Amino acid sequence: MTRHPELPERDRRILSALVQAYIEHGEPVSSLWLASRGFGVSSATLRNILARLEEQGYVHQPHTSAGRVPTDLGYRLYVDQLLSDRRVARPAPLVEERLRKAGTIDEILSHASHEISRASHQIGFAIGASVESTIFEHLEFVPLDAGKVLVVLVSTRGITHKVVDPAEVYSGTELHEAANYLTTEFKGCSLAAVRAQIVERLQAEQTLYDALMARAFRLASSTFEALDPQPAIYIQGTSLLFELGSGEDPATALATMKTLVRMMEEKMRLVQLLDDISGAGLTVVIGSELVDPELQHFSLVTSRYARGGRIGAVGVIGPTRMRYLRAINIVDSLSRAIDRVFETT
Amino acid sequence: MTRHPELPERDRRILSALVQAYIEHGEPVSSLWLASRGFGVSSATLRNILARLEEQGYVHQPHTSAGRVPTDLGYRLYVDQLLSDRRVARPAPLVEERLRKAGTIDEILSHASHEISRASHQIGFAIGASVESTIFEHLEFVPLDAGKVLVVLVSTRGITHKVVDPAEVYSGTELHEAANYLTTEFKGCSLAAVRAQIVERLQAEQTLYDALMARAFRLASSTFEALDPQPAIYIQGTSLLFELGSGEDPATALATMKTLVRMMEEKMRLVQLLDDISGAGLTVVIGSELVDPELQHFSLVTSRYARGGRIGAVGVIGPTRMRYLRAINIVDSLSRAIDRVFETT
DNA sequence: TTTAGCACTCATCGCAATCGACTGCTAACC
DNA sequence: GGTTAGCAGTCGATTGCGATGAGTGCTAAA
Repeated sequence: MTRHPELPERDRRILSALVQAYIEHGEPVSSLWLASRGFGVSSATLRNILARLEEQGYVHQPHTSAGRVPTDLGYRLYVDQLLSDRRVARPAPLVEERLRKAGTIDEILSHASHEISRASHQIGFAIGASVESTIFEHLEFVPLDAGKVLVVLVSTRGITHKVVDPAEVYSGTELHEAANYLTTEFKGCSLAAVRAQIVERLQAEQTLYDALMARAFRLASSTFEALDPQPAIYIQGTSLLFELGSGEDPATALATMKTLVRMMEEKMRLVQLLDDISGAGLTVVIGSELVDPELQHFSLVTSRYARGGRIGAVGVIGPTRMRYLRAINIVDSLSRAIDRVFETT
Repeated sequence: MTRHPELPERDRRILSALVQAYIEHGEPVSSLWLASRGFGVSSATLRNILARLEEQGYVHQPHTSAGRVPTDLGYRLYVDQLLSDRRVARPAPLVEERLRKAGTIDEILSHASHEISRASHQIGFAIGASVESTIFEHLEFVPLDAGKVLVVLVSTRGITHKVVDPAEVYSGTELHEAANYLTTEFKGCSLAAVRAQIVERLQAEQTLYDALMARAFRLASSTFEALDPQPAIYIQGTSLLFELGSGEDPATALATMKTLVRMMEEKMRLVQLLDDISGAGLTVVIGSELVDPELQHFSLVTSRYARGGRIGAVGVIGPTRMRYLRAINIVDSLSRAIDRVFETT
C-alpha cells in the first residue's frame, strides 16, 4: 500500500507533520513553525524541502508570503501512510451491544450512522441494500376497516408496510391463505425477482389454475409494483454542519453548509456516489478524486460490510481537512461491528 | 380584531406600506421612497409621521442617517390588519386531492408539511396527535423466524410496527387469537388508556383467569411500554434555509441557519413551542412575542385542525421579515384541507 | 398642518501607508 | 552535497483618512 516510493523518508515525515498541523489548526504551515517541532533541521532547510514538495504537487501556497497547505495529493500520501501503518481498529463493544439491541435492519443502520456522526463530529451515513439484493422472507395481509388491507412485507432489509385499497373484497381467512401461499411460493427470492414473477404471472393470468391464487397475485401486485428501487440511506449529524464551518470566514462556511444541506436532500446522488466507489473494505476518497465538482472540498471515508446476506456501506463525509485518523478508526470499527451483528442474526 | 385604535388611518396606511416595502426589498425604507408611492404628501410630512411612529415603537432606525425598519410591534399591526381585512382563503382542490390520496395520517401530514414548504418558500411543518388523543383501532401479531414476533399497531395516528423477541414461545394460532382478543378488548380506547390498562392488569396478574390472556398481555406490554409520548412532527424545507439568507451578509445568514438547523434537530422544543401557542384557528406569533430568546428573529404562522378525532397543527416558520400574507393564506387553506380530508375519512 | 430648505449625521467606499509573516536566494560553512 | 544564517522581496491584512451621498431633524414660511 506504499505508493509514492520516490519520496525520501524525511520528506515524507515532514509532509505528514505539515498535514497534521494543518488539520489541527486550519492555517497555512510555515517553515519556522515546522522547525520548532524538532526535526533537527533549520527553517532554511525546511524551506528547501517545502519548495521541492510544492514542485512535486504535495503542497500549495495560497500566496507568495504565506505558509504551505496540503494539496489533495498531499492528503492522499498522508492517508496512505495512515492506512499502511494502522493497527486493526480496537473494537467498540459498547456500541456493538447497542446495535445488537436494535431490532430491524433499519434501526441498526440508523443507529450506526448516528454513532458515526457522534464519534467523528462529522456527517455520518449508513446505506442498506437495494431491492436487487434484498431477500423476501415473509408476507402478511391484515384486514382493516372498509375493505382496506394492510400489507406487511418482511425481508432482509427490514419490515415495510403499506395500506392498499383493493377493488375486490377479501375475507379474513382468504387474506391469511393468500399470504401463506405467497410466502411459501417466494421465500428466499430477491425482491426484484418476486416483482418480476408477479408481473409475469399476472400478464399470463390464464395459467393461474386457481381463483384464490389469481386474487392473491392481484393483491400482491400493488404491494410490489411501487417498491423503491433505491437502497435506504440514513444520514445523521446535520447539526454538526455549522461546527465544521466555525473558525473559517462566514462566506466559506455558508457555502459549505449550502453544499452539504443540498447533498442531504438529494440522497440519491449520495447513493450514486457510493456506488461509484468500487473499492472493497475501507476506502478514503479525497477532494478532487471525487468526480462531482461540487464536492471538490470534501472527503469521504467509507467501508463496506457484507455478512449474513446483507450488503451495504457506512461512512463519513466531511471537509478535505478532516481528522482522517479518527474517521478511519471509527468507520472501520463500526463496519466491523455491523459485520459481527449481521453474522450472528 | 382591530387593536391600536389610537393610530390615525393615514399613519396606519403608511406603516403598512413601509412594512410591505421592507418585506419586499429588505432595506430600510426612506421618507423619499414612501413619498414617491403616492400618498399625496411630501417627504417632509412623511418624516414627521415616521418620527411619531418611531416614538410609538412601530418602527426603528438602524442609525441616524438611515431609513426606517418595522419593529415587531410594527409587524404586529400590519398582520392584524391583514387578518381583519382578509377573505377566507381560496381552497386548493388540487392539494386536497393529493392529501386525500395519501393513506395514513403520517403520509397526510408529511405531504402537508411538504406542500406548505413548497408554496411558502419557508420551512413548513405539521404536527400530529399525542398518545393521549390517539385512538387504538387494531392489533396484529405476525410470527417471524426464531420465535420473534412482529407487532403491527393500527391507530388513528397511523400504522406502527415493532419486532419483539418474547421470552416465551407462541404458536401461530395463539398469536392470532391473542391479537383478536386484545383488539376487541381495547378498540376505541386511547393509546394512553390501553397502556395504563395493560400495566394495571399485569401487576394484578392473578385476576387473569385465562392463561391465554395472561400471555397475550405479556406480549402486548412490550409493545405499549415504549410508545413515544410525544406527537409526531414533520418538517420540510431544510434546503430552503440558505435561500432565506441570500442577499443578507454572510455572517447573519450563517447565524440564521445555525439557529434553524438546531431547531430542526430539537424537534421536541418546537412541539413545546406549539403547545404554548394556545390560540385556536390561525395564529401569527412575531419575533419577540415568542418566549424563546433564540427565536427573536423568527415568526410563526400556525393553524390548528381538529376533525374526525384527530387534532394537531400545521404552520410555517421563517424570519420576522416574511411574506405574511402569502404564509397566512397557505397555512389557512392547508389546515382547512386537512380538516376536510379528516372529516370524510 | 404642510412644505421647502438647509445643516448635520453617519455608513460606505476608495486609497495610501504601514505592518509583519513568510519566502526565495545567495554565500558561507561543515 | 547538504545545511545554515542573513537579507531582500512579496503580498495579504490592518489602519487611517477624506470624499461621497443617502437620509434625517429642524426651522421658518406658506
